[in-house]
Amino acid sequence: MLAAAANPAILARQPIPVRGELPDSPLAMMGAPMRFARNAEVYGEDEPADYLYQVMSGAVRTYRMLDDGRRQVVAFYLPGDIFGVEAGDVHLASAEAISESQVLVVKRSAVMARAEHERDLSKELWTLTVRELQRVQQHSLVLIKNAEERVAGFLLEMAGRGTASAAVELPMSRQDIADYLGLTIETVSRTFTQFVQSGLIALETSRRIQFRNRAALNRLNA
Amino acid sequence: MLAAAANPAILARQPIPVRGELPDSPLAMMGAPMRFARNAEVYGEDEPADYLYQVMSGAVRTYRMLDDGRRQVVAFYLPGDIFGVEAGDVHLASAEAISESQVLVVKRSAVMARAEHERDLSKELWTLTVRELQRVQQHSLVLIKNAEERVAGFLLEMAGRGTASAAVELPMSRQDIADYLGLTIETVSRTFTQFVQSGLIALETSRRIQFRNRAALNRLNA
DNA sequence: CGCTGAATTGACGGACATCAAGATGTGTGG
DNA sequence: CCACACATCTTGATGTCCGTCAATTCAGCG
Repeated sequence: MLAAAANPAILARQPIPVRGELPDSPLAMMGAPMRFARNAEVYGEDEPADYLYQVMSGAVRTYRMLDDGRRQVVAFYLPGDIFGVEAGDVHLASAEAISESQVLVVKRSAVMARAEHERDLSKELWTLTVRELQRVQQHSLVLIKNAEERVAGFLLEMAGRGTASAAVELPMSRQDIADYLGLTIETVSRTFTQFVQSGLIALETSRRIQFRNRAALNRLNA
Repeated sequence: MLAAAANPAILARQPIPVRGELPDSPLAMMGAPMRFARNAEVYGEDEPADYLYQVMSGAVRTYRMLDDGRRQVVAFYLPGDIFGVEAGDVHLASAEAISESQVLVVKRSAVMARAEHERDLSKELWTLTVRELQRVQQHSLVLIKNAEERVAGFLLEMAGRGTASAAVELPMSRQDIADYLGLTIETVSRTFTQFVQSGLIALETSRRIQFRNRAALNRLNA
């Protein structure tokens, strides 16, 4: 149904620790920033979930594979976003850098230990999990819509993050978007051109989308 | 796309407190059992989430509506299952009794207060949320599969709960199943008969399914 | 028994996947 | 700086799965 991305291992370099600005967050100062190359794996499905992560720059995708090769992208994480918080002791999804990225890596046990007596941090973690739950629930609502609605919703979702301007920069490929929306790359592409032709958006480059008629997009996002 | 269920208000009686056996759980003895008629609402989307619930008998569905009338069933809850735990202050989904049901209702504040100093209960709540997150994530994987795979997965999922015998009793209608799987009632029905014809299952009644070839179903559940 | 909602079955069409070819963009080495 | 290679994206032609519309059967219940 959906084509899997080609094995990215060739492109992936090993992550190496870097020093940079620390984001303002409950996790700051508790961990080490690491650098990940495009398509480098941050962690794999079923690996022990010993760390929490926060995107400092770049972008990260999490995904799960169906054994016939289909891929479901679970989420995209942008600068500031925390990921890897999942429930049990192991990760439910794999995580990869979409582009060259800096990620703050924090020992889970350290966070949990501090959360024991710091009510704020504890609450923050809870909120995080809850928000993630909401996000995934929202996502499963998306998957019963038609292609037009899914793509419109996706664009608005991406626009809602980052600086809300008249344009969005998409860090991910059409294949990533397709696997996120449960469509094929061709359908995503066709829907984009259809939006362009109806004057809803304009493509500065294939990765940079200008909004021309946000109201119409919102209407599709039913 | 998907037909919404007819307004069930006519069938729904007001819940009335009942006395019965309390289930063995961290919530037992903290709340009052209530009785809900078939299709009666337990709570509505966007209502304050002041209570937690545990199914004692019967079955409950949670769902969300798209404004064009399509319905997405989020989850089915069977005896023993706890529901209504969602994140914020309001419910993200509505909950209805599928059949005549007894539900244990517990004040959320009471549970939370007790969780403050009872580490076990606190941990239990966390685990519950995490498991819910896993379930929803699993569910969004389901929605990218084809009809055959979705129905096979559903049957195995239902079989995995309750007593694992050679047959499952489905408390919910075809419409519920369809809205859970993101299919139409007709497609669900056709897939059932297709499974019957290929000898994977047998229908004792339309709601009672016997497994005839579990291996083949597992294969479909890729 | 007849009424009513639930489930099944059939005929048909449409939205999206698949297969295939081209166009565009990007990094690399000469 | 150009040219080649390769990945990404777009566009077209065709097929198919599943949704829609409609009729029939089945099960439960007064």
